[in-house]
Amino acid sequence: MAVAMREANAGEGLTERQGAVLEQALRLLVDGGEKALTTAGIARAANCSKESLYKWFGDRDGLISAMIGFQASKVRTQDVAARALDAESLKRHLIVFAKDLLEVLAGDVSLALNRLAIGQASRDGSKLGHMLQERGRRQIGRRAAALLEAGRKAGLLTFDDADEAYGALYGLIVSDWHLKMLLGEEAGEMKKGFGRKAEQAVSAFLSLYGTKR
Amino acid sequence: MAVAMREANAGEGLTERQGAVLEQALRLLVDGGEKALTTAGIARAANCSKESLYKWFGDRDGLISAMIGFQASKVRTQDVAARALDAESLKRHLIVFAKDLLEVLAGDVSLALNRLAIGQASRDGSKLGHMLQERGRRQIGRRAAALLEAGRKAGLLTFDDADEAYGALYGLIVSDWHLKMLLGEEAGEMKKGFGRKAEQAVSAFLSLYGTKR
DNA sequence: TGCGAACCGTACCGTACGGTACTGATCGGG
DNA sequence: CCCGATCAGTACCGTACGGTACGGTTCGCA
Repeated sequence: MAVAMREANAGEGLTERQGAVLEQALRLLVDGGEKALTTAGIARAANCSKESLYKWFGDRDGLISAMIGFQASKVRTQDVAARALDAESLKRHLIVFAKDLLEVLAGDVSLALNRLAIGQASRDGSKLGHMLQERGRRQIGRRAAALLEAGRKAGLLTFDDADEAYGALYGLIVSDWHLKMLLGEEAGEMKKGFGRKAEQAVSAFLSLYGTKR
Repeated sequence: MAVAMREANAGEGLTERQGAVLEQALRLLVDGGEKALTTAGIARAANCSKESLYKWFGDRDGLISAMIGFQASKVRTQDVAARALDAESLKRHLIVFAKDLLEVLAGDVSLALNRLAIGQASRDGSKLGHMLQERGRRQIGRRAAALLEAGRKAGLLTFDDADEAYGALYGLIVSDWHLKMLLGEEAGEMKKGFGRKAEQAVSAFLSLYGTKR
């Protein structure tokens, strides 16, 4: 077999050619929605043949799964080593987290993939939904959990159930913005309100779960 | 013209026959997702002809719009006359609101219609999305706004921006449950946690926006 | 230089869907 | 008892998509 895969891309077993194809597929999806995500369209946009698509990804579902995996592999969440945490730096970290979360959720590709997975949730037994949840959500959830745990260890936060606290933080940050964007509300003008929104949410969260001073 | 419409159904200009057809269409959508929502399938399920479907609703989009309007017209939110509000009754009302909100969002038809609208958000300029927002969301939003305003008038709540307060309430109640359900997470086992979830959210909301005692 | 693998481009096939046209049955009013 | 309207059922048409097959080309390798 000599060299099974020539160039490993982003932790997946993908040729960089295949990565480029997935990139084009994501572009098509972002620009035109699921309707535009046809095998012929992808082949045309990526200058490859349909035959290659089926050889590499099996079928259309496999290709979509590969798209989700590919995109997830590109968005790596860096865990901020949260040592020497005081009230001020905790708040700063939380605000950064909130802004990042809003930015991620408002991203073109994220919205398009979520729309795709939601649209197929009834047909495929929510396979894509679970994949999106596992590969995307879990990552940022872990980052938040680490941050909250560090705050608790430092005596800055008090909570019994970490999941409950994270749920409150998430809800305060996101509210119904994500759904509105998924439904097609123009995300452009929303984005400029992210900073204020993030600070408000973190303030509220801290007055709920912060230790009194 | 004598009798233009024989029986007005739920405030829409719909024959009850047409309402029955929309009912069947909703059932198909709930059971099989968007893929199952074909004109031939609807005609078969409702024992009517495709020709009648096109005569009544124009085209497939018109039929889907009619489905949304039909469903929205069935879910009327009763405004609780919030007079004589004290701290206890406000909390009770808020908890009832929270439970209702979670129940509505977890409903079969609501999830199916939201999935449909989200899936088409990229194709149709989010026409369905806006419709869903206007006909569904706004209703329950107004109910919450009235409740919050009554609480403020009674000196039980303090906030400057009602929308901000409502956003916090909504986020605390819903968190990421709605998205998880849209993505296909099994809603059955979730529902039994709604009561506790609602009470926690309202408690948090009151400790944020309630007047100190 | 010759061979084989990978691959692009395209043509092709079966199917399924949106939308239209036609036929026959039912039913209310004159 | 007949007329016109409505509608169910079905056949039909054009299109578009998923998936497959084939000819021609490039490229690595012996």
